Amino acid sequence: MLAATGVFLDHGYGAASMDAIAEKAGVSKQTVYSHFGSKEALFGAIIEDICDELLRGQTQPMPPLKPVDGDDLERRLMGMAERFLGTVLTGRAVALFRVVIAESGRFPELAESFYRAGPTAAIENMARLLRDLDQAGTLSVPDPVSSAKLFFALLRGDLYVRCLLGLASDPTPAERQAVVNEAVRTFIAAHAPAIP
Amino acid sequence: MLAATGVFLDHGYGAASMDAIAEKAGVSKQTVYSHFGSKEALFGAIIEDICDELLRGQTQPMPPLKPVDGDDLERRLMGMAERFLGTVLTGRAVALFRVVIAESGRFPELAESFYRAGPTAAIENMARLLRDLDQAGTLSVPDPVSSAKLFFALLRGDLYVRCLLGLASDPTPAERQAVVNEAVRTFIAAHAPAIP
DNA sequence: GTCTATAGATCGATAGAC
DNA sequence: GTCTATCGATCTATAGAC
Repeated sequence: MLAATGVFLDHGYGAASMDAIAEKAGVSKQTVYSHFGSKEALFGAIIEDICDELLRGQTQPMPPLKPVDGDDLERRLMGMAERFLGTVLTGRAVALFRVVIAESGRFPELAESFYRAGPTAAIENMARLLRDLDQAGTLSVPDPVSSAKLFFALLRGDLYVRCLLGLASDPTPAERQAVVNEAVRTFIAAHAPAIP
Repeated sequence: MLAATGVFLDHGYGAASMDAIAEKAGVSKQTVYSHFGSKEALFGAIIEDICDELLRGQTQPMPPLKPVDGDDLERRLMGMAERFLGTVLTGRAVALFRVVIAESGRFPELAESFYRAGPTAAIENMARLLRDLDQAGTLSVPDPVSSAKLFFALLRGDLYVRCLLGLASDPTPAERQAVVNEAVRTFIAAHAPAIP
């Protein structure tokens, strides 16, 4: 299972052969078929597994920063941003996204479950935080879901595109931090509460 | 060549067979090999061709809106945004991006030339506009290239992700407009010039 | 359950007639 | 140049011995 994960993520569905998977797992090909039935079933199980693994850390609530105002607001948003990028810019997450995109035609239901487990969950979680910040008057967020989507869009910038294209891999914390800073600054500027 | 384009965009490199390409082109397989030599060469030629086709409209300068201030600024940015999304959310552009991402491991030089012809060119073009707006005092843009990247990141939001995953296809002008409006509003808020 | 061996289909690429 | 026919490799999946 771990071997299959590596082969699928490295080569994609089509180029990953059951022979290569069996060899890397140190077992026979027939054993793989006994366990998973078919290549499609194995692929589906693998993808769902990595989704769970990667997105487990994204949905658990952040440690609360008690009073949220001024610098604390910035720190809070930066914390969310860092956690997101810390997962999403990983070689593993990039490879997963690549494969899911590439095979979305052949496995539409897989793309759908990926979207639900990943982006949707992250958006809803972020929207909850934004709703709280809006009610506290710290930010002005009339549409939390829409603003949450915007928040993540700001983080999926040029660095992310270059990672998807294989032109950058495993960015340094400094590179990530630069993206985080600009995104948070922009987000706050666009959601500053009206001066009373 | 046109037939090959469709097959490669629809199925990706691996799943596109030379038999299918030859059949769709209405010629024999040998004829395809006579013209292009190998599958890799044909693929490379195809991809470069679609890149040129899609990105031709992105780099040509926008029709100038003479005095840029107030609503004109908004219109100008919205024009850039609409042109970008009008191309990038197309089924054809999405399919191209999908294939380039999927095969970036096997064809790294193709991913690089795609990035240069596409994102880089668009960023540089946008950065030029932002530099002008900054010098005119209409916007405050200390780092035009960085802000240009941010501008496009705002446009590659949730709708774009859903298109990449095949969960949305060929969004309506209304859907695009909503993205444009929010992106431009956010961008302007984050680059408002200091009140003198 | 796990192995070896192989069936059956398809792939990229080529040979050779016309 | 364009065709048909085919080679050799590789793929998924299965059969059958242990």
